[in-house]
Amino acid sequence: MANSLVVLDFETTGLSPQQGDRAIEIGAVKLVNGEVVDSFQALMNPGRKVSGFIEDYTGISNEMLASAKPNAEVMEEFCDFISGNNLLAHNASFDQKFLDAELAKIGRSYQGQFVCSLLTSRRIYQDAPNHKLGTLIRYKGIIGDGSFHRALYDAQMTAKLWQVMLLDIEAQLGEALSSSYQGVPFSLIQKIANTPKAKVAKLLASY
DNA sequence: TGCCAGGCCCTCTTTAGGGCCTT
Repeated sequence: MANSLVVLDFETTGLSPQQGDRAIEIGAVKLVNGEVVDSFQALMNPGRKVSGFIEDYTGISNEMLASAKPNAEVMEEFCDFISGNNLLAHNASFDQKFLDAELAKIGRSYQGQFVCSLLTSRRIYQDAPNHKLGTLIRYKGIIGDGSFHRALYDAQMTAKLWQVMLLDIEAQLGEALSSSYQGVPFSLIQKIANTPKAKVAKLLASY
């Protein structure tokens, strides 16, 4: 699909699938030409209790998970949802490793490439106090109800941040944009995210 | 029982260490 992107966020039992941690919620929004056209949200039952820390951190209780669909069923549906799209997450390496781990358990895979709003923001917003999602939302004056650490809300906020970041990148590109311009190319975003911070200004100036 | 990640990025770097991010 042309110029489409799925912004996703996992809530999990911990930090490392290699240490046995599992996903407990997935939230995502689909952007086409920068506009939200669809969303996905589901709790999933990982088959074991989550810690009190995770219950407090996410607001997702063991009681809520007890009645949720199992991970395999949810991830089958989510794999269909992301099919054919590139993917975006805040600190994408985290969400990518859980996506990879959960899909490996059901023998599914995806073709899209990840881009990371955290790495991009470190280059575009070098004056931000820090690059936590909540901080960047406040830094850019984005309106929200503050329900961080739930998957759909975090995905929605990441999508809003992404929309603002694209506008800010476009503003820096300025007159380099042609009349046939249809949005910041995904390849340019990847290049920005992989360029050393000190060289980003030069990259944008030369585009 | 006790312990627990890992990629990115900066710097007092590269024969390394530590903070930032994600749950």
